[in-house]
Amino acid sequence: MLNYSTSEENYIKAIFHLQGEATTVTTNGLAHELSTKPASVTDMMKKLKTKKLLHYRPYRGFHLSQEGKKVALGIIRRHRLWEYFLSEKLQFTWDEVHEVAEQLEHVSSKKLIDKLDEFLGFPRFDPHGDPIPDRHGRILSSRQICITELSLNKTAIVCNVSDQSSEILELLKHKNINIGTKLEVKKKFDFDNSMEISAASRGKIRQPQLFTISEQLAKNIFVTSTLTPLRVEEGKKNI
Amino acid sequence: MLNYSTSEENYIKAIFHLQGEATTVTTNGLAHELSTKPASVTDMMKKLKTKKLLHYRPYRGFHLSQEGKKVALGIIRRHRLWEYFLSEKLQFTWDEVHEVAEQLEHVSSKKLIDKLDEFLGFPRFDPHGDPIPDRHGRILSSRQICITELSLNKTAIVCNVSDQSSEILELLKHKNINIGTKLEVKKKFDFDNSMEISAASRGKIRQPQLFTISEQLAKNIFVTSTLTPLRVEEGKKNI
DNA sequence: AAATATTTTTAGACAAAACTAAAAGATTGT
DNA sequence: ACAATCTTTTAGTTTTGTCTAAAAATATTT
Ligand SMILES: [Mn+2]
Ligand SMILES: [Mn+2]
Ligand SMILES: [Mn+2]
Ligand SMILES: [Mn+2]
Repeated sequence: MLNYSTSEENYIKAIFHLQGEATTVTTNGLAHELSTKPASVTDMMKKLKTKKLLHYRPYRGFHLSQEGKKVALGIIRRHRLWEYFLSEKLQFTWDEVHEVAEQLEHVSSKKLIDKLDEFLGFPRFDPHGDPIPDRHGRILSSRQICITELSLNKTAIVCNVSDQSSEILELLKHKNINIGTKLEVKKKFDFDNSMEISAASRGKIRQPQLFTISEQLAKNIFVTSTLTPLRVEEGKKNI
Repeated sequence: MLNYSTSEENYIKAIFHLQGEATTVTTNGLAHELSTKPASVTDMMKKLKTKKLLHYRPYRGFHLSQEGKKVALGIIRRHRLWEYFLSEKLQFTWDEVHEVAEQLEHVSSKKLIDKLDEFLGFPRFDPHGDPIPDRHGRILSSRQICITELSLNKTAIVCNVSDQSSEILELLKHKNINIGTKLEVKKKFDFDNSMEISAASRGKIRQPQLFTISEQLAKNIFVTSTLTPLRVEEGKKNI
C-alpha cells in the first residue's frame, strides 16, 4: 500500500464519512466538512482520481473506489486505535482524544499500528463507541440508532455520542449516562420532543433512575439494541 | 511555546546535534547532516533567525539561541520518549525505533508527551542509552566515552551504540553485548587497533567472557563509567 | 422554455519548502 | 598581495496545497 500526504488522507477520510452506502458526495459538501473552499476540493479530486482512489465525473460528484475505501479504513483504524490508547492508557477524557488522534493518524507505519493494536488487546470500539477496523480493514457495524428513533420500553445500550463537546460531556456525567449505559425510553412528549428515560450505569447494581432528556440532547445519543448481533459492514470483499 | 513545522523542527534538532558546547555550525555541515542543499539551509536560517531561534550572521555560521535550545530539547524529549515506548511497550527492536520516532516526534501536544512520560514511568534513557530530557528540558549527561578511550581494566557500562544498523545489532547480539552490559578492556593491539574485552551481560550471573573487538566495532561502542555520577548538562538556566 | 439561482470548475496568485545555476564573500597558497 | 579555491548567498524555478474571482455547467423558478 502506497503512502499518502496528510492532506490527501484528510480528504479521503472525509469522503468516507460523508458517503453512506453508495451515495455520491458533492464538492460543496466536502468543502464544508473540511472547512476549505470548493476550488480546493476540485483540485484534490482531480489528483485522487488519477491515483484511482475515487470515481469522479466533473459536475457529477464523486465517491471512493474500492481501493479508496481500503485506504480510508486504514486511516480510521489508526485514528480510533490512537483514541483508545489516549483514553485507556494515558487517561485522556472523552473529548480530548480526537484532536490529538487527528495528528497521530497520519504517522504511517503498518508495524506500529499492528503492534499498538496487539498492545491494546485488539479493542473493537473507540472511546466514542465507534468500531475499530481490524488489520484487514474489516469493521463491525453496531447498527446504531438515535434514541429519538428507539421504540418505547425497548432496552438499548449507549454506544455513541455524536457531539463531543465538553458541555455535553458535563451534562451526561451529571445524568450518569456513559458509553455502555443500559437505558429504555419510557415516555415521549410531543410538545417539545423531550423524553423520559430510565438508565442504569454499566456495572453498578443500582435501581435504574428516571431522567428527562431534551430534544437537543436526545439527537446526540446513539444506542445499539442489546439483541442485534454485530455484523461485518465494510471491506466485505477483502475477508 | 509556539508550534513549528516538521521541517523547522528537523533543522532545529540537527543544529542542536551538530553544535557541541558553544561551537558555531556551518551551512555545508547542516546541509550534509540533513541531506539537503546549502541553498535550502540559507533560506531556513533566515526564517529561524526572524523567529529568534538562532543567532546567524551571513557567511559566519549560526548557533541556537537559548529559546532555540529549549525547542530542540522538547523535540528530543518527544523523540526519545517515543523510542522508549516503541521498544518497551510495542517490542520494537533497537534499530527499528528511530525511523518511526522520527515521525512521532512532530506530533505537538504537551499533554500527550507529559502523560506518555508518566505512563512509561519517567524513563531517563532511550533504547540507545541517550538521556531523555524531562518536562522542563533538563537532561542528564552520562559522560559517555568511546571504549577506544577507556583505560585498561576499568569497569564500564555500555550505554550507547552510535551506528544503529541491523548489521551491528547482529554482531553485538552474537557477542552478547547490550546496553547495560558491564565490560573491561583487557588488551589493546596497536597493529590493527583491535582489542580484547571481558563482558558480562546485565542481570545474568555468569562468568565474564573474553571477546575480540575490531577497530570499526570499537569506534561505535560507548560506555559510561560505573563511578561517574550523573550531572545536569543542558537547560541549566531553566531549572 | 427562459430566466434566475446555485454549484462547480477554471484561471491566476500565493506561501512553504525544496532545487539548480550563477554571483558574491571568505580563505588559502604562493 | 592576489589569484585560485572553497563556501555561502542570491535569483529564479518547481511542487504541493491553498485561496479569490470569473466563467461554465447544472438546477430551480416562473
Ligand atoms: Mn475522533
Ligand atoms: Mn487528520
Ligand atoms: Mn533516534
Ligand atoms: Mn524528524
